[in-house]
Amino acid sequence: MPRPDIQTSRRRALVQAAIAEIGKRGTLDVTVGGIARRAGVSSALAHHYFGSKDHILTAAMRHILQGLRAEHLRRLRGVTGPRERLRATIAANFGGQSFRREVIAAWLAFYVSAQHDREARRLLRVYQRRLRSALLSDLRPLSGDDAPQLADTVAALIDGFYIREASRTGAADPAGLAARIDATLDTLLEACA
Amino acid sequence: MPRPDIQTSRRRALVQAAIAEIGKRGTLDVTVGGIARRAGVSSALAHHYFGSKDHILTAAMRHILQGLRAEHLRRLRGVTGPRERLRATIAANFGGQSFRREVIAAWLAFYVSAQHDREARRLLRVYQRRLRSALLSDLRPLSGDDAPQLADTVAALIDGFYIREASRTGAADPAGLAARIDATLDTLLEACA
DNA sequence: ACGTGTTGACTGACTAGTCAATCAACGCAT
DNA sequence: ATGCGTTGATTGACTAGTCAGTCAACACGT
Repeated sequence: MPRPDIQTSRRRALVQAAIAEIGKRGTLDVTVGGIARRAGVSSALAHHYFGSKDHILTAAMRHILQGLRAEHLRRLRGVTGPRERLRATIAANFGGQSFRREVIAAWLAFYVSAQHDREARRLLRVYQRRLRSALLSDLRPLSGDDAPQLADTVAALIDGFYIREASRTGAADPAGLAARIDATLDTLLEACA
Repeated sequence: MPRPDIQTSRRRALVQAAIAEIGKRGTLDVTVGGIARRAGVSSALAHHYFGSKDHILTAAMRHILQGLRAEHLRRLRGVTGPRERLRATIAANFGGQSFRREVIAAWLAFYVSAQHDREARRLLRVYQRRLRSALLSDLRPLSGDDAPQLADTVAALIDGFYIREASRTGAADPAGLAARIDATLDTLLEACA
């Protein structure tokens, strides 16, 4: 008989432990043993649930992506008009759980493994496509033919501020970064009109 | 009798092998043995010259940074006027040897290790400060008080397009990316005036 | 003979993944 | 309710392999 409550709670604990471990020890030094220890179980159990180290890390990234998506939908709720929706899309990347130190470290690790791991690359594509299409659909009514280029620019700004945050020390100001992108977008949109 | 010619040629070969190895195998799977094999020497020799794996990788990054700086100075030569200099600064990041696949992979690895390795972090800071000050000094005469924010935005765009390139497949268009940033900067500068 | 350059062989540490064996919960027949 | 069998959860011990770094010895020009 499967005990789904235990299964999901263990999986969840291991995934969160994996993210924390990436944040603390750095991608290169993450071990299955370390993740399992942090989750309070044996390394054998981690293998029992996930099969391999890669699967754990992929699951961690999937979890982060789900959180980002949830944050996006939450901020979109009740918002009307393309400009407001764009604001929400940008803000989603810098709010909630998405901009914590360890999550940013996981993103970096994600980009690294996407260079050689198929599943990681697939996941990354999903995120990029989702962001791009969200930006595009709201940029088109505002900027017409310039929408694709603007979408690329905004996406690059988001990723750029993300990666720069990874090398910072001290406290971040996520809301400020979102506001900066927003102001830049304002200027670029005015120039289009 | 020391033979500095051999020393430097070995060091150079090992550093280039390290960059190639990062590009091919991905950061996580880079080994001293692999680097040494690619350079045509034994792993013991790599340790003889660099002392440790970290030192090899740091040296590789220092080499990339030097190349970027050289490219920057080259493009600055004979250029006058802040706007032209800004164009050169941006273009330097997307031209020459700086935008090859393996170099971008090395940048990613660099950002990763900067999170926990002091020397890597120090090097990254040097690059960031250098870029920021180059941008600032040319932006100030064009945009006055908005210069700091514009500098951050341009820097984020550069890093953003870099990291997005890392997850791409197929051929890149570095000149196109530089032109895109340049056009964006044009718009932002007009709005300042 | 001397010293620099170079290596193969070795080690100690560590890791992912496996496996047989225990443990704990639940269904079910009585 | 009680005992039993089944099944999932969990682990410690183990395997097999890898890697960074060391060291004593060799090559060879001077």
